Parts: sequence; structure tokens; C-alpha cells
Amino acid sequence: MQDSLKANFPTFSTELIQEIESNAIHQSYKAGDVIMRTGQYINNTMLLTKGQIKIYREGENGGEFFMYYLQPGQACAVSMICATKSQTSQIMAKATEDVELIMIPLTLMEKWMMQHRSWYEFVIFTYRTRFEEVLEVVDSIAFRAMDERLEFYLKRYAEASGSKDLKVSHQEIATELNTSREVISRLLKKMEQRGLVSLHRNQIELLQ
Amino acid sequence: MQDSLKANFPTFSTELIQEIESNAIHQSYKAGDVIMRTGQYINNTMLLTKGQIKIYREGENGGEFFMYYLQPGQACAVSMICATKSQTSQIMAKATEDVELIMIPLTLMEKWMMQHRSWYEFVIFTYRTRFEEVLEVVDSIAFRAMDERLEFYLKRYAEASGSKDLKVSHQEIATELNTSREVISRLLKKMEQRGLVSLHRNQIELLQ
DNA sequence: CACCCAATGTGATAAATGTTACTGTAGCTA
DNA sequence: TAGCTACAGTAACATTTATCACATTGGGTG
Repeated sequence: MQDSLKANFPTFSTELIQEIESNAIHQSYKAGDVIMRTGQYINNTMLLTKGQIKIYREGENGGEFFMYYLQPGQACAVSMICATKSQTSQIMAKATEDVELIMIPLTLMEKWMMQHRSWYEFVIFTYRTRFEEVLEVVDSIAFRAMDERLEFYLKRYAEASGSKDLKVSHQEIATELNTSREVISRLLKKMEQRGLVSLHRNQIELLQ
Repeated sequence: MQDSLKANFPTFSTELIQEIESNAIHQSYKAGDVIMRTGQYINNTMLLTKGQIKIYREGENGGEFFMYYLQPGQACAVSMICATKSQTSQIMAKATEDVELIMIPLTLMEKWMMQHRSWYEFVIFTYRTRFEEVLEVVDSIAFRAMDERLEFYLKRYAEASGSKDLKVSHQEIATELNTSREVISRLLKKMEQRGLVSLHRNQIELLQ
């Protein structure tokens, strides 16, 4: 397990890794599990060591607006932010694969900020990258029409899955972009005509 | 000046305030000045002691999408985040009133994180509130149509200015919501018919 | 006052997106 | 194989938003 920690968080100092090892709680989830709900209290920061997590913003009407992915070696910025005051979560986290993660209690999270430079830098780095990611999301909704947003979504999906064959239904895309399946179908057809994708059942192949 | 610091940042410890006093650079801007541009390098964190700042996200086409306000006693989260790695700004900051602020160099910002608990808490609090504010903005664009977004905008404007008489033109609102003046005029008319606002030249009066 | 100009109002029309309704099709299973 | 179901395609229409064109209004200024 130390190996997994070291491999996923290479910037952590040896002492920090030992501290994590002796204090942290390991937790695992199955693909599809909801790890965190909007409104839930947060007392731990979560470090992802295996699998993939999708972060959503929930609308009142039950919409699930996709924000970003978490990969092994990353942490949930929202859990860090909320954990510092035991606030409720503003987002929903869902496992897209079987997930293993390490829970760091609030008290330790704060203590380490003062004691471990590598932890401090990791936390700040996490804040920064997630903030930037959210700003990009704002861009995409504020300035771009649905066709561009769809391309943006597919690109991120491909990056996260590490493949150009996206196993995803039109309905799922529609839900995560907060639009309707018909709209996505139409736009995908147009993209196919432009030679950007090749459409199959339950699969979208990104060309070029 | 120490009084102004203490009044605006009441959580800061006495030692921290002294440190800020002896190290910081004071800077002032006129209403309308652009304080920070997208793409500009950031080496300082900024604490606002007087005036008001609007934070925008700039689109490639020149759009200026309004994100949130900064008031005295607050700091620019983006400047904190970027400053830690001398990154470029992802946002634009514009003074809406005459502004006075304190610049904290990157090196101090980091040093104080380890030394001053009140600074650490302030930084974390700033991250958290700004992240939440941006998430709310995502909500408003992702889940709501223009009429609701307009109401959301006006409410925030009223809160920030501390008045129900908003001195703002339809064109300005349109720009900051990335839509067109006609749309805003029409929606405002509807709001007036519903008894939510009273429209005057260069002024929108929020009723109830 | 006469004029100008920015701000606002409004209709017509286009484009994008949302909604409804229906069809087809692949894959699974009884 | 028949039937079921999730997924996908598509037409028709409604609604929202964008764009264009032009009228009106009110305040400031010569």
C-alpha cells in the first residue's frame, strides 16, 4: 500500500507518506456508487489511489451538471475546502470505475499544512488546478454554444478514459450537459458529417 | 493605516498586522481601472482595503463575463492561487470604485501560511468562499434561463452596492451576462410588469 | 430653445435549442 | 423465434435567444 501511495503521490515526502499510512482510513467504492452527495457534511479530505471519479454540480430540478474528473494521484478540492470548516458539500461525486481512496481527517489535514511542505504544496496545487478547471467550465457555458460544448465534453471524456472510443450513450451526454438527447444526437450527426467522429451503438469514435 | 487594516481584517492577529504593515506595498486605482488582465503574470496577493472590484472571465471574442465582487476585507483568490507558482491570471479584475489595496509578495504569503494561524485561516476561507461563489455562477448558467440569471445578477448587484437603486445601463448588464441589450430590455420590461422592478433612465429600482 | 447623443423600446426575423411523437434497430432473453 | 428494451434517428413544432432595423425619449450642451 505504501508503494501505491508513493506511486500515485510522488511529490510527498517519505515522512508524510508514513504519517498518512499510520493515520489514514482506506475506503473503496464500486463503479456507479455515489461517494458524496450535495448537502452532505464533510469531515475528511479524500485522496484517490485507484479508479476514477466524476464531479457534478446538482441543480434543484435534479439536473447533474458535469464539472470534472478526478484521477489517481489527485484529491477532491471541494472536500479540502469544506473539510476545513466541516461544511456541507456543494457537489456530488460519483465513481465511474471501482475506486479506492484514502480519507484524511480534518485535524490532520490542518496539522500537516504547517508541518509538511510537500503536503502544503499539494493542497495549494489542488486548489489551483481545480479552480482553473472550473473556470474553464464557466467559459464553455458562458461563451460557447452547445456544439462547441459537446466537442469540449468529448475531448475531456477521451482524455479521462485514455481512449478515442468513447463508451457513452447520447442520453448520458445530454444529462451531463443539461440538455436533451435529441439535441446531442443532432449535433453528433453534424460532427459525423464534418468527419470529426464516427458513430456506433453505445460508442462514439473520435477521429483525428 | 493600521486601523484600516485592523478594521477590514478583524481576524488577523496583531503580529500578522504588524508584519503586513512593515512589508506590504500599498497601491491605489481609480474607478474604471483594470487592475489585472487575463494572461498577466501574478507575483502578489492582493488585499482590498477600500473600494470595490469586479472579477470577470474573458472570452476569446472579447466577452467579459461577470463572476463576482470583491469588497474591503476580502482578497483575490485567483491572485493567491496563481501567486503560489507565479502563474498567469485566468481572470480580469476591474475597479468599480476608487480602490486601495495591499500587495503581499509571494514569498511572504507562503511564509505566513506556516507562521500565522490567522493568515492560514484567512487564505483557506478565501479559497472556500470564492470556490463556492464560482460554483453558484456555474449553477446560474448551467441550469437557468436568462430571465432567472438576470434576477440573480440584479440581486447580487444590489447586495454589492448596498442599495436597491441600481445605477446601471441595460447594455452593461447585457455585456456582463454575455447576451444582447435587447434581450435585457425585454426581460426587464417583463419584470416590471410582474412588479419586481421599476425602470428609470440609467437606473433600475428593485421593488420588494 | 434646438440639437445631439446615449439609453431605451419594439417589431420583424433568424437561429439555436427544447419538446413531442414516432420509427427503426441492435441485443438480450424467455 | 418472438418479444422486450435501451439506444438512436428524425420530423414537426414551440420556445428562447440573437440579430437587425428603426423609433422614441430624456438629459445635457451649444
